[in-house]
Amino acid sequence: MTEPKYQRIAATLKAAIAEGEYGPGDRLPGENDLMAAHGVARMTARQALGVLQSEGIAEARKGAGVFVRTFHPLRRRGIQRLTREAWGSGRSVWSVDATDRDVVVDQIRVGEEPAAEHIARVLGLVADEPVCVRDRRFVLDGKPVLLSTSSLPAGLVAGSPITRPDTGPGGIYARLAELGHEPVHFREEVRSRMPTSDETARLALPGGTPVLLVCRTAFTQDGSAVEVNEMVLDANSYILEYDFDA
Amino acid sequence: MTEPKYQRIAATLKAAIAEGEYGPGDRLPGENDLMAAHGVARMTARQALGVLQSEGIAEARKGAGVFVRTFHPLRRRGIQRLTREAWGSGRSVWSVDATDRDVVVDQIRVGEEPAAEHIARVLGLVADEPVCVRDRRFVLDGKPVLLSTSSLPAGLVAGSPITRPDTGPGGIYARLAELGHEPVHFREEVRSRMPTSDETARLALPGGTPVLLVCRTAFTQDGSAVEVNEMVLDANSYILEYDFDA
DNA sequence: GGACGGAACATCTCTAGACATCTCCAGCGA
DNA sequence: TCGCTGGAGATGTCTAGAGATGTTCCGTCC
Repeated sequence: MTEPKYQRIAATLKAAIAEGEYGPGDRLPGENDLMAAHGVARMTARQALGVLQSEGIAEARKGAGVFVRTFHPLRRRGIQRLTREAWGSGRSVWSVDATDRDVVVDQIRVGEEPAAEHIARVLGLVADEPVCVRDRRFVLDGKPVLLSTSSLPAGLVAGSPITRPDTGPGGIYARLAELGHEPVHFREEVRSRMPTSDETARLALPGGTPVLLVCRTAFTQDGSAVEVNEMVLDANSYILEYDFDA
Repeated sequence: MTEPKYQRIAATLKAAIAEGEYGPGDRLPGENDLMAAHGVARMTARQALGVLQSEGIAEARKGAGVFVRTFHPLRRRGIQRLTREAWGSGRSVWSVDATDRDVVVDQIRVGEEPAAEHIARVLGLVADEPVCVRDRRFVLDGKPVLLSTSSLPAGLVAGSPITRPDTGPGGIYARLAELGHEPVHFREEVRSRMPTSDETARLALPGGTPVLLVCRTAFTQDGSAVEVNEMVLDANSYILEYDFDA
């Protein structure tokens, strides 16, 4: 019935943060402070701090202390980036940094692979048929924020710049159009979950940070899919925006 | 340099799950099993199991054991639900249950409150000006999956069915249209983070489950916002889908 | 056949201490 | 002034045990 000690301690810390006693980036009371203040064992104090870390409220830096996390999201416009319309005004609920900071490609790997089962199904291929895979990592101010894996039917893009790291002006969609497979319709599917250990490493994620999964499928006029792009986003770095008319 | 024991143990468990040795819903080796198998202390075995839980791979049921989690997402179409267009075909990347199971309202609270600062800014109100708030919880098969908090300028909707629990056919958008404030444009902003303890309680979330935050703003023809709907979704229960043309 | 009780077993909470490893900063030396 | 080196202090990992609490299941009793 009674609340465990570690939850009570965690609650007091959360309350103090909510009160503004500790702001973003500030150092929280550490294990030793909590042991003294609440008269508990080290493991109990650790458990309390662990609650805040697993909720993404705080972040421990080994040897330094436990600090309140910050939230500086990027805004990613899912639709305007692929059309050129502009609805323009209308304030946003979340405050945005005025400057659209620039995200740049950090790592890139282009190659040909047998298609995974779920990719082959969408692209209308038989399993293990080759696909052109473009695997990229994007960084913002040195911090990786996005992993993107794009798959296209290998037979469709063979010999085109799509199979090379630099696809030229307009990117792969412009090249697809030149090949007679212009994408005219897109579908984005969005999920969220905790990262795998591989994603944690590649995105340098602190504990308690989920990832957003965005899977975009590009369709041509005849309704066939020509590209599947699976993206993994640091949830702490992104707001996805979708604007559309009724 | 050497990997901690608890991570090694966690890795073996993950590998066993990936190998199919343990399927969704199966019981994993418990604390006592891991202590005996790897010759470690109880807290170390707990730490290993904690890794899988915080990654959302496993779920502990007190007194029963630790079990592999399942993933049965609902598909929420962000655009088609608000328009009537249908692109129709085109396979999805994630397998979907054929039946569109039905989500029903479980709790509802309608009232008038002073507007929060970020709501007032979007709706073009001064701070603390009253807004009509519709707070709802949706359940699927008895499990809560979605919290929705809709805010509208109180002056705009006073006396209309919007201020009552049952808004009638077509919902609040049909009522807004009748009042001369038909929404013609929508914006959805999507984020993800770990849940607050309040959200954990209201959605009955197991550990290691993030939430998706969807904030929808409805605009009328003249570009003014008439509704802000802040939704909290169990990330383990939802796939958000956005379909649009280039 | 059904209800109840209890034992076995599971996770959860917490203690007290040990050693490892990393960070930060002050002080020293070139 | 610059750079290196300690050392203090912080978190990370791990042990060995104890009691609390919830679940499961089987045998007994009605």
